[in-house]
Amino acid sequence: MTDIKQWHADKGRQYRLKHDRLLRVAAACFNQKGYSGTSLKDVARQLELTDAALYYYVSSKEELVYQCYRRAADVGTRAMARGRDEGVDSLDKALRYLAHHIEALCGEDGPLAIMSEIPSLEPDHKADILERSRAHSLAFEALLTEGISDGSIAPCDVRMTGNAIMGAVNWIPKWYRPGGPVSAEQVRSQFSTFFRQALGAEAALPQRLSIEAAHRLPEDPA
Amino acid sequence: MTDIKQWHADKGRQYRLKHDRLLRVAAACFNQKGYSGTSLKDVARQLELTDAALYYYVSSKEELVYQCYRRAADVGTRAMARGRDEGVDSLDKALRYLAHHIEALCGEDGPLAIMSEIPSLEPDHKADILERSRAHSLAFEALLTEGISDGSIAPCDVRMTGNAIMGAVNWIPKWYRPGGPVSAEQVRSQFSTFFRQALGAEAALPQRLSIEAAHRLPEDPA
DNA sequence: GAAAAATTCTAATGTAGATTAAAATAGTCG
DNA sequence: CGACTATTTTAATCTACATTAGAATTTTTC
Repeated sequence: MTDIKQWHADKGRQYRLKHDRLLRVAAACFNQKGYSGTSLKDVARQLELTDAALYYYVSSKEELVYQCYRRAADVGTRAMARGRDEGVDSLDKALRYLAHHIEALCGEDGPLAIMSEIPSLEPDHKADILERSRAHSLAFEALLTEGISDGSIAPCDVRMTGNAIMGAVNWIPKWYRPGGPVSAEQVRSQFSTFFRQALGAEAALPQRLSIEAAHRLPEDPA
Repeated sequence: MTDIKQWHADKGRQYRLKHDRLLRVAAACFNQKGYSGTSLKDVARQLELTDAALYYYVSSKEELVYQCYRRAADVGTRAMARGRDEGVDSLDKALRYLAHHIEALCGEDGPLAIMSEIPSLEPDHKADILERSRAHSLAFEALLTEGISDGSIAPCDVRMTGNAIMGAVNWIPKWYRPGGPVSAEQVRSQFSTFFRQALGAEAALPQRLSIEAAHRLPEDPA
């Protein structure tokens, strides 16, 4: 009995691992070669498979894209949850969320697909992704609103400010290359100070006093 | 002689106007329906033409994309030039540049295509676009460096700060819709205050004192 | 009004690349 | 080993566009 379960679990594990790898490789391809520029054969080659083999994991190229996007959305949501959990005030929560999200974009979890082809998703998939995106944006705007209330964030148009910041983050995969001239660590720390200055009600000036502080991560112990 | 020149000019004018319209319509399609989601027939339909007719203006879909991107790059460059001309200190130049760029993205000139498919451009075209993008980024970073020197901009990592800001701007077409809930004017003014707070060495706090000021444009007379 | 140029259309053609069917291989377990 | 499942391959097929050729139409000019 336990054996059988074990067997199923292992089976599933193998499958899930390969499936996950597929999504990562596909995301990398889409980001690097563009959507129209990547054929299933390209993705398959990197997995040392045949294009046809991909259909064991995915029913169509459209679904592959959808799952890549969904994975990206999930990672963002997770980063948001962690930020909320760990932060003390709202500004801190927001900054931690952003740091986590950037870490995910640039780090091991990555690459996450840039959502350039949402419009050509199937209606159901498109609706799902759009809903997740919207929820995510709203969550971030809520954080900003809270921050304005508790005084940690300077008053601003939360909608536009949210758009600006999410844009800055979502654009990262456009220029960031793992192993490139700038490290993930640099991105995270510099973006953190940028966002702190952009959002902070008071912290901006004190923060600028210390170069050290600028290189310290939000979640690092003091 | 003047007649002949006039004739040629008019000829060229008509052609150029339609060609320009083609680029605008195509950019709108690419942004709204995604690259793979827009066929030449789609573009043609909005121009009340047949798909085949587009080949009178463009030699291929690839070239259409290239020209859309090139046009977007040119608009950015022009905005940069205007910003440099009009601004008093470097921060002012940067903010004016950004305002002009946003105006172009959201206003009459727009829509400008989001460059999601650079990788699938022909080598020559790709190189050209990448070079323009790089030059543009460098110009903006130079502005930041100058601003740090003259004291109008708070010290920062110009590379990362540039990436963040350009990302925020480049992402605008993702969510902005002409005639939608938020006006171009709102985008411009709110982004301006956001960027001022993010970049400004001293101006951030004074700026926040007045709601009025937040809604005033950089180039508006005091 | 007719010649010439510019612009658009109709009707094929071509092809890359997604998708499928069925067979082959590899892995698991009693 | 031998049945059974999971995974991958080979070899077609299928189709949505992009693209082209040539004719038709509109516009310009004298």
